[in-house]
Amino acid sequence: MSELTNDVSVTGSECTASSESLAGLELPKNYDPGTIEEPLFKKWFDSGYFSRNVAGFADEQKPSYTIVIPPPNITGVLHMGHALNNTLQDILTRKARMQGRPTRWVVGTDHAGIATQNKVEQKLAAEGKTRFDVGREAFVEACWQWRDEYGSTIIEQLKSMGCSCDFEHEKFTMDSDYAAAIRKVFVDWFDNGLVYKGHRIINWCPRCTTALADDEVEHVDETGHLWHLRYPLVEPVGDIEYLVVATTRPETMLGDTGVAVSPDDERYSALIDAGAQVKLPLMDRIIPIFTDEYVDKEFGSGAVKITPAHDANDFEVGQRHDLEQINVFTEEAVVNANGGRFEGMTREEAREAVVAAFEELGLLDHIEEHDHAVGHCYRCNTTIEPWLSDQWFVKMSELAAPAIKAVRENQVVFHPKRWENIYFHWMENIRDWCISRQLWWGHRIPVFYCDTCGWMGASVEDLEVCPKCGAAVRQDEDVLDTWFSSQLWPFATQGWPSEATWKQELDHYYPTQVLSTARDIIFLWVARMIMSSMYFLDGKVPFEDVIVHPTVLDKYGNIMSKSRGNGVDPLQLINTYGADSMRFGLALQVTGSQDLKFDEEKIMIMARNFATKIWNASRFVLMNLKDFDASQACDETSGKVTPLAVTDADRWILSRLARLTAQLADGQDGYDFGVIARSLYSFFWNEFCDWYIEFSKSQLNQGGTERAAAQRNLVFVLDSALRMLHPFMPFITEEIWTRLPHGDSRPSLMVAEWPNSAYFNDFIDDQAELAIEQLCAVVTAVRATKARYGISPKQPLDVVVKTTGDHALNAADVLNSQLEQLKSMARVGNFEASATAVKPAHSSVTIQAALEIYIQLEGFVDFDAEKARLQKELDKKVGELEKINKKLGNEGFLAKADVAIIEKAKSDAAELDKSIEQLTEQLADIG
RNA sequence: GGGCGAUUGGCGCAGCGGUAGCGCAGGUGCUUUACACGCACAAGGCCGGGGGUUCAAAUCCCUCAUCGCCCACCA
Repeated sequence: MSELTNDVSVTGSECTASSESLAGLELPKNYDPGTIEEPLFKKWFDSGYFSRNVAGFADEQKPSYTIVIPPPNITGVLHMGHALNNTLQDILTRKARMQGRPTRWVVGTDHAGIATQNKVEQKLAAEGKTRFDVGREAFVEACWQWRDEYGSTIIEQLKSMGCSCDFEHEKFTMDSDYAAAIRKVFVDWFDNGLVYKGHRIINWCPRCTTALADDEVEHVDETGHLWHLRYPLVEPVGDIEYLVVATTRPETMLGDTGVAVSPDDERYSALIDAGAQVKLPLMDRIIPIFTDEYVDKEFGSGAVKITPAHDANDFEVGQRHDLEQINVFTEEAVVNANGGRFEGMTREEAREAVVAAFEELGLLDHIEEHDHAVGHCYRCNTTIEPWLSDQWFVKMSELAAPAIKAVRENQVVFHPKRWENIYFHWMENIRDWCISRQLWWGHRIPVFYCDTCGWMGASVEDLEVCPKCGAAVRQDEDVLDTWFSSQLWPFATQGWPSEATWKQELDHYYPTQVLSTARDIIFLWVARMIMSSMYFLDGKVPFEDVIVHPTVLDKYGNIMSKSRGNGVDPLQLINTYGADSMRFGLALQVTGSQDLKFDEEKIMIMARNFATKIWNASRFVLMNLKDFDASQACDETSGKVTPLAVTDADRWILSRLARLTAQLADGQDGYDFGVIARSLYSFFWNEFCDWYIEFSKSQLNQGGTERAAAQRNLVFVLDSALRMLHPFMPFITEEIWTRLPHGDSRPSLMVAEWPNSAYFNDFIDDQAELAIEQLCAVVTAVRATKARYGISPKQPLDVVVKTTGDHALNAADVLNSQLEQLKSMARVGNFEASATAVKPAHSSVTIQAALEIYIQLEGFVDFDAEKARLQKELDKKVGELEKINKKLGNEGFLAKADVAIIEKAKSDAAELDKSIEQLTEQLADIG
């Protein structure tokens, strides 16, 4: 049974749309998104359509469909990336919902540790205070207040886009149940040795005064300098009194505890053999010279100063050679007491001062320019300081292995597929993840210390006293990386780890179907979700598909950013063009390979014009239904209006519609949003509006069955098109659909059924498609001829068509039966089509596949011009024929090409032959 | 230093093995049973350069060029 007739509607099976509801037929002249969108959203929300059971319309027998939103930061405001990403998710969600699947788009926000803390600190700073002035407890309280005040901004903005998220069950990464999930994860990993504490060099942001993970550092190429500094030897070796080290960061020399050279660098072998030592200038520290494989003798001077406390490589070298680690900076990157007379200077001041001091001592060898990548904080852009400190880490290699396998085995599939390589590369070279942050806003690390007996442990519950000795314990001061909590998003939002809820939820609704995201968080977020999900949920992946959507760039191809000031505000677009247009315009640009250059002028105008087109086509349909009685035009059981094919035009549009539904059927359309949007656009505009609506005008005029059929088909095709357009343009389609007498008892298009391609399959009609193609060819030929000779479009012209194809007789019959259409669409006067027609005198000729169209032009035309045109046409055809004949003369082609291709070439050649013959004849005739 | 992507009419993009499509802009003509945010009709392209594979290449391979992204511990 087709979907159209197996209505599970709640209101029974009577025909519900009748002439009574015609009051709703009048549409205002212009589409005004501003007045329509908000009330419709409220209606959807109040009706409960956003919940998983979709107010009772979901079919529990069908597979569920779940998407989790990438939780926006509570500090976030909607930008173009969100607009695009959430458009895509909503398209998928709405389609699944219309297909009757229990559908849930999980929504919520991320507490965004650093970002939020920065905002609140800025607010305090405006009052002249720091977080230390107010203290930890009050500061965290202020963060909560900030969240209550501003945290839902972006959620409200999603609503104005029309996103059909499950807003009633909004989650937050600091909710108490979410916190429980985090504790469980941490404690489990701690107890299993996957979480450990390490004294290491980490990326330190001296402005945020916290550690950052490797992927939170953004490297920017900068032109800096390479300072070549002379380090005097304690005792000269031969006539060598000093060696030169090259550094980009001279200020760190204050913490140098060694100098390394390459083991096979002969320049320094004498020094190594002699066991020479350096007397570190300014600090007067005696430090060793040694060899290490790490050193590249080609670079700089071939000698590297080693500062174990301020460079990740030097740290490792230092460990190999057992060097002292001297930290010379405070957490704000100011020189500390270990920096001698430089104490109290900032990094920048210290650099200048150290270089000046070397120069004064005659120890500055030379300076050269040097390009290198410098790390910056991804939140505040401050230059990162590699800094030695105690931090918590997650051991990644064990977690990564199954997650790599899952993608290799297509349990998770990336779209486009090539992103998997990026994923593999990162996962296979994964490094341990620094998860502690020296912040106050976030999930505090659940590790407790007993200073009395030295016990340390992680605990799901807060501890007051030491489980070992009973003394008071203190909790770790640090909080967890925000991404530590985000990695749990797909399951912690759905009840995990509370056995009572997650067992039933997740057994049914997990894994989720799709994750749609920007590419820049594939590592930070996507990979970690896969790893944690597989670890905690018995190897289950969190989602089956990952869509990596294009990056939205400005019209010149630059990344949109605050500093460039080239961002576009989606809310502004919604105000100007409507949410539907913004959504459609963005979806239209999604192609899978290219980033999205957003040119408002080009994209939005196209989409807005399309929305207007939909509106006006619908106005036309509704205007012509005054005498339409849906109850006489519907399926008896479902009450829905069904089509009625009387003319070729009717059969044609239904056939075209059927092809569209087949293209959009499950599994066919994939995630090619741009392709789908374009198909919908061209069907609606170029087929339904440009031709069928025009055909319908004459049918409507004729009355009787033809009129009735046109009405039914207009309603049916529009109804079907609205269903397929709805996921892209939810508001305008809903507004029109609720006024259209389609007979469907569902209260909203949002919960109406998706057109089932199996039902439409019967409408496919090759004959009708061919017939209309020929009819259109005649119409176009007449219009073109009039335009060419400046004849008014209103001037009727007599037309004779000779049909020349295999189905000549039938084609002639078909054309003759379309006289009304020809009169209405092309202002044809007398008309005759036959296989034996002869060319009337003084007429223009248009050769179309299997048709010779003669248009009587006596008294209208300068025949010299027509002659020239025919000659041009003839030359073109001759050229084409030459090409094809060359192909057909090629033995390789005949031997190896597909039969169908060869047949096509042959028939093309035959047609061209005939055309050339005709054209030559016509030319002779005119001459 | 590696990897990836892009290069198609003036502009923004589709197409990805069988003789180039869309939208915008520009041209000509239109108050035609909705729509000028419209209708009709034309015009506009050796598909970045060079090589190769193939009967056949915008489409596959190699190479170069330009632009853009990502990754990388060279001081």
